[in-house]
Amino acid sequence: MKKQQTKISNAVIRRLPRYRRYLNELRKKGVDKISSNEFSSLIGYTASQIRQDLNNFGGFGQQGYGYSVEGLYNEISAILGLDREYKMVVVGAGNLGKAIVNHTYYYKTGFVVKGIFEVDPELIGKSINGVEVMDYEGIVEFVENNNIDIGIICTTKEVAQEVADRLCFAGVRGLWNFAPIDIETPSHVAVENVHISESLHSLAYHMSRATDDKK
Amino acid sequence: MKKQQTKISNAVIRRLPRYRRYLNELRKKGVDKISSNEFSSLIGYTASQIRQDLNNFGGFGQQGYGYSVEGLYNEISAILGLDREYKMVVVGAGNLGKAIVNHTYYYKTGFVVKGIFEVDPELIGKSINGVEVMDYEGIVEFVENNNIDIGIICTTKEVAQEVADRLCFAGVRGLWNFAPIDIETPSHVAVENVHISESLHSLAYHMSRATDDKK
DNA sequence: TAGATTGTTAATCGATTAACAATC
DNA sequence: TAGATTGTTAATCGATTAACAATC
Repeated sequence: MKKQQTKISNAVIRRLPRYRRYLNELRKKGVDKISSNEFSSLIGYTASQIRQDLNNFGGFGQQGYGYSVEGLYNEISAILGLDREYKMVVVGAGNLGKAIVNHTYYYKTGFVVKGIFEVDPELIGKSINGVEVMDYEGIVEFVENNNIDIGIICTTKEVAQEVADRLCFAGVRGLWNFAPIDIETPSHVAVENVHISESLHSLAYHMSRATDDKK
Repeated sequence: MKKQQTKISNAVIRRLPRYRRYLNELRKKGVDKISSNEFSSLIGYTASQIRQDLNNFGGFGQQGYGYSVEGLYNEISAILGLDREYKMVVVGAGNLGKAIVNHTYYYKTGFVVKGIFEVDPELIGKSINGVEVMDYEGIVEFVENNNIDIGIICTTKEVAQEVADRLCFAGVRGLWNFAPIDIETPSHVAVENVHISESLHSLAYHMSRATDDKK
């Protein structure tokens, strides 16, 4: 991370995890180096775009050689902030909440679920992949005492903003929202609204176009 | 849908579900009409962009009045292809698969899960929200016999492409992929790769920026 | 060194915003 | 009719691609 004077566009940031994912696959295959041209044909962005994107953050390559796969993977990880651990809580122990707990468990990433919160007394006290399901009433105290970084919202859209407000009050620095509503946060709390069903609608659009074209 | 001569950019298509979601909320609140200016302050796009976006598909408004909320909601639904029913199958009865079945059950949308497919004998024969879990071996026959439109991939990334190939062979017209890999399909099969964890990486990026800024 | 490939500037392309004439 | 607001063209802005000098 050498430069970073100008603001990086969101389009660039959205591409970084994809670069990282491909680099990780190469790394696991034992590939040492890659040129922007080789990477281009693999990942589907132009070589020019790849070099342009990376040079927003620094000169990670070497002229005449290319990029070190391992090195670039680590650089991008650091840029994304993935070189540290994030403590998270999940609100809502339904299937989606469970799926997320399970995912972090399965992939063993730097994102660790420390607690799950629920209002349903049936679920409180149980445990999901070794993580305790607790009463939603105690969430503020838990977030404060455990230095939780991220709140994951897996509730209905009706209570999502309320839950978000409480999590922000308790001191999280980021929210990952799966409720179908746009969560608002104070400017110091980052938020990512996922909107899974909107991607299904986009799929439906492309499917009807494909059908229309045949006529 | 009057025009549609030129190709619509993906940026526009991604905004359509969001327009629709906000219109649905207005509709439920009993709001009859909305101007592009009012809509702008609600949804956070410029009035100009809203008008520009909509006029890709037709003149849905009325000068001096605005847009009919109900009318525009229906138009956008039709553009997205949401005025019909989609039959779907889920592959993988883990937590994510369950969450999706539950979601379509809960929201009663036009997307109906007709079957769930698994390789784990422990799960085959069970039922999730009234949908039977079947042996993955029988998926091609099922898709053919039940005119399935969409395959939902909730498997590991190792088998995801293989599952995709089989679904395409069986005749689905769209794939909704949750495995962390980019699924390839023949051009007549639409595909939406979700990549949930990439949105978490983007969140991490914004969180580290916020922290850096404080320094 | 010569060849390869980056880093970076310049050119192009596309998407967003502004402006305003058309019209309800 | 006058006022409001769309539909649409023109201007601007930003992102992508192309080109090439720098350099390993």
